[in-house]
Amino acid sequence: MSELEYDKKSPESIYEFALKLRGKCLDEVANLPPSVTNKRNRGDLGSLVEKYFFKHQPESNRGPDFAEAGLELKTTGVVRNKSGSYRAKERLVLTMINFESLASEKWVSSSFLKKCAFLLILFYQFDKEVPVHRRRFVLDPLLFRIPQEDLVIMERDWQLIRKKVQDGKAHELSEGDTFYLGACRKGSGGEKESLQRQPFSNVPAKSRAFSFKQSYVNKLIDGHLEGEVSLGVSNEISMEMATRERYAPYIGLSVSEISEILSLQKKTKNQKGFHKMLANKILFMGNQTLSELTKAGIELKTVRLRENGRPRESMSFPGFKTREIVNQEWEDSTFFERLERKFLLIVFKVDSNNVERLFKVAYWNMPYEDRVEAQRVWEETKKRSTIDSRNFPKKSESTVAHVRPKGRDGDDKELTPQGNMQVKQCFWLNSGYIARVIETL
DNA sequence: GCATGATCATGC
DNA sequence: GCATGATCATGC
Repeated sequence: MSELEYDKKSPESIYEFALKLRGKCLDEVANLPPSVTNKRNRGDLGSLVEKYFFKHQPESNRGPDFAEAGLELKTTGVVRNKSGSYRAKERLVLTMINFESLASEKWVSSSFLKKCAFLLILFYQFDKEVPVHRRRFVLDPLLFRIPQEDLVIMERDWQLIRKKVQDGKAHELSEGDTFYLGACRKGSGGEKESLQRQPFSNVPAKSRAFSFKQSYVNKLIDGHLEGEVSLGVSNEISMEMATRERYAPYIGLSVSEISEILSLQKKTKNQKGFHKMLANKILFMGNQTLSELTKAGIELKTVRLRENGRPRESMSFPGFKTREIVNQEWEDSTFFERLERKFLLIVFKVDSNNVERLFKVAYWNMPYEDRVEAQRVWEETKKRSTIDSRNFPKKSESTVAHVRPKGRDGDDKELTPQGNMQVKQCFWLNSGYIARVIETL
């Protein structure tokens, strides 16, 4: 048997080797026997890649495919939408759910975490007309460790699935139960769908598997692309490192010291957006690609804390037109689109000597349940737009978001559905909410 | 010090 | 000229 061209114990080495698949299909990089190439299009591309490309045979199905590296290999289909960007063809199935053992597992030692916490994901272009071994791998492979903030959501999802099994309701499981981690049906499909025993009920339940929901896979793809666009590297971790490195020399310096170094002086005493200009200049210096990246959908926001750690201000978002919002759906709204983004928070803080300094730089994205609350505020705003555009959700009405004016001046007005002219409005994230976010960074 | 209303400075 | 991110101003 020939030597492997990579080190099975090293995730990096496996990843490097996987790079050979970029832009290729399995047919072009591996010798496939006729039994594979003769098949029209069905078959599990994942196992084929593992067997014929990696020449690897997992010892067991219980742990990750590459046991010594702790790395699970996955292939998943993507398609291009009208605007040309890649979207997940479907959910990414991770591992079968064993109802018997799940019921007695703990999250931290769960078989799910053991198998799936660290993944190498290969994306191929899906086309039902093309046999699996001819489907082309697009995007870079993604070496992905589920980030802590996502694990929080996934644990909740996992607990909910487990609870249903413990309650003898495995047959009632639904993908809609959960946020990131779905219990999807997995069996032979069709009429003779495979049924399984469940420990706390005599009702047979459909076989199910843990999966990343389609929307979560899309999130992965988006984060992945941001990384590629910016640095030609392939994972979010590198992206974060690059940003951190860029800001690191300035952390702890005062605003005036930073503006000195960057030769960027305030033109007037009250120059709005000056901190943002500083933040931008640090990020863009010497590297145009990083600026491209922020345009690609990262939301750079500055937060200025008082000495007591409270933000001076709430965080504003683009304005909306009352006459448009009344005919809009949440998921088509600008506010929704912005809140789904990854934020790069540049935090300044006033110290005990009353000197404002660069305090912290961190990526953040809004947790699901907070987006649900933001949606509630948005829906309420939509409703009130049709009834009385003078009365929008105030800060006191939500822990997350509110609506307030945003105009050039008192004459910057728009026509409301009620037919009167009113100063333009926009959505804000509450300063109190921002304070809590900063604490968790 | 905070909630709310009002507006500034910038870049495209 | 206008949208945008951010900040100022006021009143309690």
